[in-house]
Amino acid sequence: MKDITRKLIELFKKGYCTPQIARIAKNIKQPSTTIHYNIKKLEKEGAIAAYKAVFDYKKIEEGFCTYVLISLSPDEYGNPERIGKDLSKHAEIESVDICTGDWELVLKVRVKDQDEYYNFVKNVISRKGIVKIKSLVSFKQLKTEFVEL
Amino acid sequence: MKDITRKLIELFKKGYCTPQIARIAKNIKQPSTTIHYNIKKLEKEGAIAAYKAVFDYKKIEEGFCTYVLISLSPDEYGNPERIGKDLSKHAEIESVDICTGDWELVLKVRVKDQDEYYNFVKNVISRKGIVKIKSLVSFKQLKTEFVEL
DNA sequence: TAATTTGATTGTAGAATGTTCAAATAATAA
DNA sequence: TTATTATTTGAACATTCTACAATCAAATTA
Repeated sequence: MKDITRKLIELFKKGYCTPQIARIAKNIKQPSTTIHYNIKKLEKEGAIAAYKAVFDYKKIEEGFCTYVLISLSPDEYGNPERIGKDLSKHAEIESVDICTGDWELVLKVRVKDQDEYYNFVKNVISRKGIVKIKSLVSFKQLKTEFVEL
Repeated sequence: MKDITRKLIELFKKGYCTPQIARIAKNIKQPSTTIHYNIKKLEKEGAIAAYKAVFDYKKIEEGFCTYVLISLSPDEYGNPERIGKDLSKHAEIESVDICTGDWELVLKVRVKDQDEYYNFVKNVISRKGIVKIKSLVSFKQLKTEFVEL
């Protein structure tokens, strides 16, 4: 048996989907060619970054979700992008924001469970330049990526 | 001129997309019927909540992004779901999480600018049951919804 | 105002893609 | 082992997408 499921999830996380032009056309009662034209325009303008899937993360072994607030050391303070871009490469991280206030970086992280999260903090987050971390652990997700669960 | 763009954005925020089976089939070198079968299985299991678009939010008038940390009053403390579910209905809110620790609710909010955010806080967030709010304003987004920008 | 240019909408038709079905194969349980 | 269930696959069919050209609308210029 081939484990296609895992590959599908990886692909769907970032893309490999496409608009349903015919269904949109029915919904807003316009010819599909008109819909097509307007979608291509949005894409050309760069307004659309990707078409992707949203998961019920509990069902794909990523049920443990946290917000990680990060405070940078004075020498990294002026350049949060370096660390931020590096963190962005990690598959466990859903989002990376450079913020104002007490916390320079805000991450949203998804892993399987507490054990995996411990390893994630140890291996990925703990590094030179990061002086303070606060984790807000999500008990329950009511809405994600604009999709109500 | 019909403002189809706005309607498209609303539809794409929550769905109206679909997997690209043929492209996936090429990518992982399997027959498209096998891909089709495995996707339907994931959908039946409820592992996939939606197929949707990710935007460059600056280009669709939603460039002002914040994380809102909310602390509930003692009488609402035991029932964060009520307020959480109610907040989930608002289109400006990307995600709602019920969390541990100092803050019972964590929101991710997207609006056009600071003025709109002020109105949002005034009209949506400020309500009975919410006693403390902290906003972390995103200067720059490096990654959203698993998509690097 | 009229002429011109540019952008948006739409129908047609062919290409590409998704989906159903049945058969074959593999995994699991009895 | 045999029976049962789950997965893979190809062929045929159905649906959808998309390139193209024509039309229409809006904005610009003369």
